[in-house]
Amino acid sequence: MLKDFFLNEVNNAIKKAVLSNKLGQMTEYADLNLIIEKPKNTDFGDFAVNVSSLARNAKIAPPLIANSILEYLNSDKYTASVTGGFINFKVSDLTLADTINEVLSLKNKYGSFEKSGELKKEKILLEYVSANPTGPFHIGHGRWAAMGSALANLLKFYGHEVYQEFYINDAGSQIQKLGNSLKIRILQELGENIDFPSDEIERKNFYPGDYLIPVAKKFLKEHADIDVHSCDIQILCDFAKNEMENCQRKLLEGFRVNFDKFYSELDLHKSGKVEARYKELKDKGFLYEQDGAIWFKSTQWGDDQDRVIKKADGSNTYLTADIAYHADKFDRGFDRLIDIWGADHHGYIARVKASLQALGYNPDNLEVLLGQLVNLIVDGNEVRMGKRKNMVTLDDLIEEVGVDATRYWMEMRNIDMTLDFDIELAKRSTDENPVFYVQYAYARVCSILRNAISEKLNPENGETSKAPMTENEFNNLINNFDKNIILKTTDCAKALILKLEEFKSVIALSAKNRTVYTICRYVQELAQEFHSFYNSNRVICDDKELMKSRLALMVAIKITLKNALDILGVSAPERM
RNA sequence: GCGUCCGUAGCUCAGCUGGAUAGAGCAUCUGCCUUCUAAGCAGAGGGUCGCGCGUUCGAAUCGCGCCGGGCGUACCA
Repeated sequence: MLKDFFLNEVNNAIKKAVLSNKLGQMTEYADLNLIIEKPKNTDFGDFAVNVSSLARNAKIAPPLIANSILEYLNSDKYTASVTGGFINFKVSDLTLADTINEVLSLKNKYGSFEKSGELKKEKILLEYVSANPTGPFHIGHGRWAAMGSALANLLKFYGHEVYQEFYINDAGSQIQKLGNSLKIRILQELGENIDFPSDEIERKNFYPGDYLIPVAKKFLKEHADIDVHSCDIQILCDFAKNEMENCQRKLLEGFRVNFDKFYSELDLHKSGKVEARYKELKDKGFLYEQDGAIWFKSTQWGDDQDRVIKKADGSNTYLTADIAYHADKFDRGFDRLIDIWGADHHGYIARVKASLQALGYNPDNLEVLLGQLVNLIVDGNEVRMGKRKNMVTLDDLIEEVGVDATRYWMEMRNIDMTLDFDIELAKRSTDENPVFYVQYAYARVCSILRNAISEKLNPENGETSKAPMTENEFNNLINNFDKNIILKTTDCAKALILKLEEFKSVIALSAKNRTVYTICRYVQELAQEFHSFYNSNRVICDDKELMKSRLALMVAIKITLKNALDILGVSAPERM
């Protein structure tokens, strides 16, 4: 990465200057933690390092320091200059040519650190969505689904090994509620005069949403022989649960979210792991009884209160299984666990980490990304969402808005921000939708590349003219790329090429910070640089060498845009 | 009350571990299609960075205290 390269250049130059006693009272080189930046005003240069912070040790003015360091900066990769306490670098054409060469040779691996020495490869388990199988996804789930899958793509692309998991909360009282709700819907289908309780508290034991009506119909069709009045309620529970799971999985697939495993809480219980972990905590003396319940001493590891792990009625809490689940993740050999949770679960972090520590695992290897929730905006007004009321489901949203726009909208904001999802806005396929702007750039690039090797039809006289270059010539240009070719267009494409180079830094930083929105920002910036270039420079032109130079640039843009869009899970259309 | 996230242009948001004149998109206004897709480009206007104090050569950024909003604060999941 050029950023690192220039930082390294400055640090080396400082060392040399210190050794030659050129930096005032500075007699030894310490790691100074200098910052490389991109000047807003490009007249200064393409990159800059502020060395003012050396003034304290050197006891001389920043400009003098900068000039002393400048003496040791010399390379054909750049020209360096000084203004004030800043050392400015202008990238040479040679360096720009290297970048294009790198993109063209690495192709779909451009931006990846897979083979880089900087990569500390980790085996990561990323868990997200993990919804109850009690109903369709709501819009909030869509945020975790989009962000989680994009984060997985990002971390994989960067070079980590990533395993994606969905934890199914298919054990516990909510499944009973689901079965009971299905029973009512079936009886309604049979014409009985029955309904969900009108009392609000009673009603909380049911899922009165319409979505169980088709499930009831399907049940009657497949199980005409079963008497719903007298049958084991478990049959209804299982049927409803399977239906819900299937519908969730189908949606995820269409939303380009691909889990490696759906981990069933029920299976976890059956495996005996939950009970085993309970025993382990008990044997270690971390449990105690109070008011008929069993409590876990989570305060011992920083939680603000102890937590019930077995209720007075003998059943487990949600936490009990979650402890076993997270311990099991580590036991399966993962170096790092990343969970995406809604901000409403924030109180859970301390207790889960406490339990991991109690069981002898390092809680720092569990990262919980807390996502703020999604507000749905309809007609300019916020719509409250409740699982039990009629709601806008993720299905509805995707159908109206499309997978690309829905994903992009979910991904483009920092996870710390409450997301206002304005349906009307996202539906518009106009300028207000940045995803079209980016896809349009891609389609335009593809169009140019097509035109470069296609013969052209003149609509006035019906004659066709020869293609600007043959397919062989084109392939030869790209596959046996001579970097000198690009020098022909570096002067007007400099900003664009530097933006392509920046992709590597963006990937590294995004992977480190676990952010996806930074990829969205980048892809918009790259598209903008391209559109700007496009409007003032023709790619296909009479100057053959210039055309080759620009075609190579177009291919580099195409590759980089595609790599970024693939991470986001947004399609890259060749035509629009 | 406590914990946590947020408060930057009319709107939606960037601003990386403090650094050159606080940025982008949308909206508003002005230009640009006989040549590769105008879903585009070029330009203009628009901000006491919620408020106050502190640390620093330097604060939107760090610390403390307020103000305003979201979420949480269960023997629910």
